[in-house]
Amino acid sequence: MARTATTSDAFNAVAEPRRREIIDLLAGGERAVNGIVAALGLAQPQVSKHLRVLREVGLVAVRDEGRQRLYRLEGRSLKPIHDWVKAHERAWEARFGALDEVLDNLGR
Amino acid sequence: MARTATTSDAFNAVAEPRRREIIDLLAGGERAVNGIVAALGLAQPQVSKHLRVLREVGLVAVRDEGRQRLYRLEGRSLKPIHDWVKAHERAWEARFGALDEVLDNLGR
DNA sequence: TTGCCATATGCCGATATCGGTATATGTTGC
DNA sequence: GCAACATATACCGATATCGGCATATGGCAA
Repeated sequence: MARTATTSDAFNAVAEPRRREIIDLLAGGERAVNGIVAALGLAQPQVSKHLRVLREVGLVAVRDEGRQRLYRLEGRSLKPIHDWVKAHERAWEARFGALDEVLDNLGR
Repeated sequence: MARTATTSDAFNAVAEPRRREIIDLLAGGERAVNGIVAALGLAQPQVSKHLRVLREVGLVAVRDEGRQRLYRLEGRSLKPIHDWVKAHERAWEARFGALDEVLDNLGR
């Protein structure tokens, strides 16, 4: 058993920085593979592989147009991540920190 | 070059489901290692290893008390993930979806 | 058909992972 | 000091990864 496959869920797919860059780029609108290659300065096969992973977890969708393949962001698949992280939001919001509680008590 | 180390950032650390479970558990308050082992039904060495990873990216902090080591959530380190995902929030909010725009236009 | 462009896949080497088992380190109490 | 407990680390085998390079697939145009 090794690490969980990157294609197993959005959490794993998004752990890779380049894939996050691709998502950031696609947030601006549909792009052909070559467009991504040019914009991010990555090698074409690498981009295709990353797109495959993103496709398998539903983070992007494809549309054929002539000899190009236009990829677009399918943001819904980011929601599980958002929900999980948000569930812990209070953990970093100062007002709920242990220190602040102490300070609040002192100032009361 | 292989996959990025799990200790490189919170994104990678959190890609592992068991580590997310540990975080979920610690959200309820400080716990000793054995407490985590008991609560999650994992092997003790595995838990220690996961905690090491979480510590290295700053997601948890430790406090020694006698022969126990009490771990607590350090939620601040989740913020980068939250911020990144949130930046793409509109991508899954229906109001901004392409289909909904079409429907809005039809109903107008 | 032939050739060019756009993209996908295959194979490689190197590496970090993850679970399991055994063992080391450190603490408390007798 | 010694035993019991709590936790960390070491080593192992299996595996999926990631980048690089070569090559296959598919569309289009002359």
